Amino acid sequence: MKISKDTILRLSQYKNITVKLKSLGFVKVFSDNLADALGISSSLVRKDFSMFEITGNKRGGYAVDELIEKLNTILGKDKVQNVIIVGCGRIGSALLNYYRYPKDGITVKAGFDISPADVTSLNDSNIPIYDISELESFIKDNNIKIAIICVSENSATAVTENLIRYGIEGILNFTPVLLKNHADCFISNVNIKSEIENIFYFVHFANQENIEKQS
Amino acid sequence: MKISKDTILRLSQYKNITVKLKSLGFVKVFSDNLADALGISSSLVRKDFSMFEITGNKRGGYAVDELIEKLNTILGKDKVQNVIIVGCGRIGSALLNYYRYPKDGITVKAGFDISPADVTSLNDSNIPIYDISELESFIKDNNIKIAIICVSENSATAVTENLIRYGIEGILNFTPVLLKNHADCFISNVNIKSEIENIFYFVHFANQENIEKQS
DNA sequence: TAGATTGTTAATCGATTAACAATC
DNA sequence: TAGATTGTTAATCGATTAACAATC
Repeated sequence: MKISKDTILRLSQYKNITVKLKSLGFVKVFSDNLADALGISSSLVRKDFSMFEITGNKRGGYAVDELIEKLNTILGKDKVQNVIIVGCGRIGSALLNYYRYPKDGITVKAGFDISPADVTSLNDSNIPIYDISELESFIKDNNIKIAIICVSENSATAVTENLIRYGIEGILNFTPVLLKNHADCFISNVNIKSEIENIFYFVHFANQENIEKQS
Repeated sequence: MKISKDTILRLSQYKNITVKLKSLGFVKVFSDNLADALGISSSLVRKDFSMFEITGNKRGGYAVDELIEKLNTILGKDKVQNVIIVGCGRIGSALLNYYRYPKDGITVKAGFDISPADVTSLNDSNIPIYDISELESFIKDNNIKIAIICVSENSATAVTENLIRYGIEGILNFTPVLLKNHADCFISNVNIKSEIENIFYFVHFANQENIEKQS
């Protein structure tokens, strides 16, 4: 069974929407409902579910409570997820502050920076920011597996190599450098500059043609 | 000619890499070089280029200077791109500060918030933050076409509808709400929570199986 | 010239959708 | 029961790659 990133991103959306429906008092949800919300076909919703052995009732759809629970388990939300943020400049600090209390099942244990003194003023949380030299011992002592990196373009590759060497198995990369997946580490790239350029393109050429695909 | 978001994101990466190669003194670049950097086939690089009529030399690859220029034109970097940031909480302010001076061809003209007084302390730039009530006149007076939204989940849909009504044609959405493309407005979603959940999934299940696809 | 690389076509691969039997 | 929705298979669609003639 091969699962793509797109599939997991959809599961996350199914969960978000189902949680919202629950708050609206829904007890069951149909594949058609979720399909409409995501702008995809109901076949895909059912196919996604069947890959994870999420089953429904032939006429009653999927039970909201059960669906949320199963999706949470798949997405690892049933356990506490400890992460660290490496690079606490503007973007890193924003994430640090956004997650200053555990939220959405995500706990930020620490931030790291080459110059903690310089970024401390951006830190509005109680989460400590340590010097990057403490990265290795912290990761090993606290058994950290996931890191979010927001360092400068220049240091992105070196920092990533170190993180992998120290045992990090998953990285969310906010630097402008495209990092490729590594045998021991799953990496996902969020390139804000490219996303903005993408908008520029489609706004400019919207008149003459197309428009396709969202993310 | 149908161009997908993925294609444009690749063009943006081609440009980043080529700029780096130029700084290293490269004068020409081969499709194989770019393919390696992105982890794709050289056929795809050449196909992407041919869709935009970017041509090379049968033995000399692509001229670096010319390639950068053409990619910049396609990505709209030849003109000044004015954007606004709607919602200046932690993420919005981080972007505001990150782009406090025009950078990468992106100029942030203003921020907007329901409560400018509350977020002013986060604003480290000279970019003004206005009350959200001034959104319509500002967009129209300044002919703004692109907005980055970082508002709360609750207001995301309403804010988006207003932006489209005021004439915004492209939105980069950092809220957790999945916004669907609109006939008059291209929308790209960056869902940080989903991205983190995606990492969780692949780290957990890395042992048992797969690992596939990056973004 | 021989060798290398482009530009493009055909083949492959994977993701999505349509369709429908099963069944609640 | 009749009607509606799931679960799954086959069909379709689109994106990527392989292959190779053209040619610098």
